[in-house]
Amino acid sequence: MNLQVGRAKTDPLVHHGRHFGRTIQAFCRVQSLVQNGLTVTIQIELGRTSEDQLNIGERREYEIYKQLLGLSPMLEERLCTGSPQEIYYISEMITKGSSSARSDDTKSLKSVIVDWITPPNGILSPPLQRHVKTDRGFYHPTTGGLLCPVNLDWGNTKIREELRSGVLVPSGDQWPRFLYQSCEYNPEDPWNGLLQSGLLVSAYKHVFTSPSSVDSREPRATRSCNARLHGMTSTMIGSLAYIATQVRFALSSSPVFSRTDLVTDSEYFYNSVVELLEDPEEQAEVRQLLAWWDRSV
DNA sequence: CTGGGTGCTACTGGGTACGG
DNA sequence: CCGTACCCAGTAGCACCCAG
Repeated sequence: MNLQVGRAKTDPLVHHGRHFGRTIQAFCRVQSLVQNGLTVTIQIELGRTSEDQLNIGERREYEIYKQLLGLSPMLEERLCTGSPQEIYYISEMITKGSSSARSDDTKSLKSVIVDWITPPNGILSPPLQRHVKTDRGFYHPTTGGLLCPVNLDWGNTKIREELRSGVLVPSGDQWPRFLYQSCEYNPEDPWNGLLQSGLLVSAYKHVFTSPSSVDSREPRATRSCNARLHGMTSTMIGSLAYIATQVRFALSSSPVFSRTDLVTDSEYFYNSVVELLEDPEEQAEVRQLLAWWDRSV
């Protein structure tokens, strides 16, 4: 008789899926990523193609696939020898992990972000409820200012009104002011302070080095943080884009996180950040940025 | 057009494992 | 043992479909 109480141990793939979504590719169709990855691998092994012959999109997808394989020691073998059902199951477990981590992060950032945007030793006016989002976004002077694209002037009443009423809907590639250190954007030097805001650092620490590591030098953590749990030693491009997307959503008034939602446009925003950080022409700046993050976290 | 059925996905509350 | 942070099961809520 099986006396085991409690639930069955969850598949470690779910655990890897959590890290995959947070640091490698947040909005991933794992099923097709894996299918295409396997196909390309076989084609390369047969000498029918090589990595250089893949187009930009295919090569990028293949890179992501290889990073996924790197997360779990036996994964590649399981995929190569597995039945279609097994492959389907594996993809499902990765997807499950990645979306459950995403929703956990969405949930906890939703309330703590209110603390972070409250002025030190001051109050937020009007106040915002920690678990209610309806009056965030462009309905609130603070969240509105943070979300307002850098090419628009939040101080302008007409602009403010148009953003609030939805006449003006910023797209995912118009960058909100909160991405910049101290919210200062310099059109002459667009890299200056980009992706270096305190808000981002707080959110990054919250997710990767534990919630209590955000405000105190002496973390009260009683468990290993996510970064340590997954052997993460340096800042990854995907993780920056992920955190920026989470913060952007937490500031918005949208109640439901959806990849396709036209107002929030999270997936497009995420991809725009990744695209910038992977742009070969920007690599010098990006290297500096990642080094800055490694020092700050 | 509309009411109910269906499938899907994200949110929530709570459980539990882990490190001290 | 305790407090914290990861993780999950269950369900609310949405979009879509289709018969009436």
